[in-house]
Amino acid sequence: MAENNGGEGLLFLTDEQLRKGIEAMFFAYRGFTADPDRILSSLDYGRAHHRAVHFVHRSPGTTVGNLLTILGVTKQSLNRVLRSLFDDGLVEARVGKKDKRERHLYLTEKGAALERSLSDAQRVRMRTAYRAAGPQAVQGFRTVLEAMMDPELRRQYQGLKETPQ
Amino acid sequence: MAENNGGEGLLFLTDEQLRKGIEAMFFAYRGFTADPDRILSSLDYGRAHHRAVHFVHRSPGTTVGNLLTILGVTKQSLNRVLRSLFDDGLVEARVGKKDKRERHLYLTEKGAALERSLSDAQRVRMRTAYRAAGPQAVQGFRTVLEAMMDPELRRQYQGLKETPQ
DNA sequence: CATTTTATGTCAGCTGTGTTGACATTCCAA
DNA sequence: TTGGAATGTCAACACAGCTGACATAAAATG
Repeated sequence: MAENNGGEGLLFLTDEQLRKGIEAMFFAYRGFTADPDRILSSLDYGRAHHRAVHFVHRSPGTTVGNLLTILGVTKQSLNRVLRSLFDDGLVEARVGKKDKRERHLYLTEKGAALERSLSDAQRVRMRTAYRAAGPQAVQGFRTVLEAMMDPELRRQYQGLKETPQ
Repeated sequence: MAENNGGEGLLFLTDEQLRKGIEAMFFAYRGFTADPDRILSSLDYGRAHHRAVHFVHRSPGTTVGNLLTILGVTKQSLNRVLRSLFDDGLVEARVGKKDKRERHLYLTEKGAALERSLSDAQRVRMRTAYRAAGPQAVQGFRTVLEAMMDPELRRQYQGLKETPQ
């Protein structure tokens, strides 16, 4: 709709355009993680801790199994991260009432504070970029990113919209 | 132009919108790297090798120092990667004519073949996403990503446009 | 010419985060 | 009740970041 970009179009699908897109992803992702990374490294944490804290904040009471699906890592890898978050009192696990094998995860006050500090840093950059680019660009940004996800991950992503619990 | 998104606008800057953008970056980047990762792991390489090969292909004759700047890693880390690429005959280093301290990097035929296989895989996904999203969305995508980069990295990124050599 | 700076490489060692494999616990269903 | 499925833990390994220390050769500077 609108914008026929030159009759036969498809100029945006040339290898050169695609390469630019690939490099844009690479450089932008560096920026995207830079601010949280600084905070994390001062605490001897890494991105894995950030991701765990983010999704526990996002879906309080989620189980380890859910987190495994969302994060796409092995349970052993996640477990190492969770253990350090437990030990440092950032995340709390409560045994499931129905199924006692499950552990439901919650941020402590301290964990919530870290989450806030990380996501504040990340949101500042995001907000600045969004504002500079404008709402239409933002919509395009989200559209392309969604199309780039694996279908399984896209479902996870979209599912999170409606599943605050 | 068009789409005034609700008078006072700025609805796209709410924390909830920003969080969606953050998660979109996270899930999309997973998709973005998934296909090359599969090829790489079958060769006992990792993303670090992919990045090196990509930028050597992109700027043949680039020096180790240039690569360090672009990749943003330490020389020790890059050196480990480059050494394995030399040993496996994928990348070739030629001593500089003007400055003999510099080593200029080139892909061998074998290295170019790997680069092609990696970037083909990545481009397929990119092209599919671009086509599904349309040219206007792609433009917005690129605009937001550029705005998200660190200024230094943005210069690197934009500089690559004009500097095939 | 002597000195300093630059570009590069190498060795050792540490960290974070991914992996497999083996095993324990809990739940549920045959 | 027994066996499989889901879940979590411990051990060990690989990769790719990192810092620090040191070496060498070339270039730039005094």
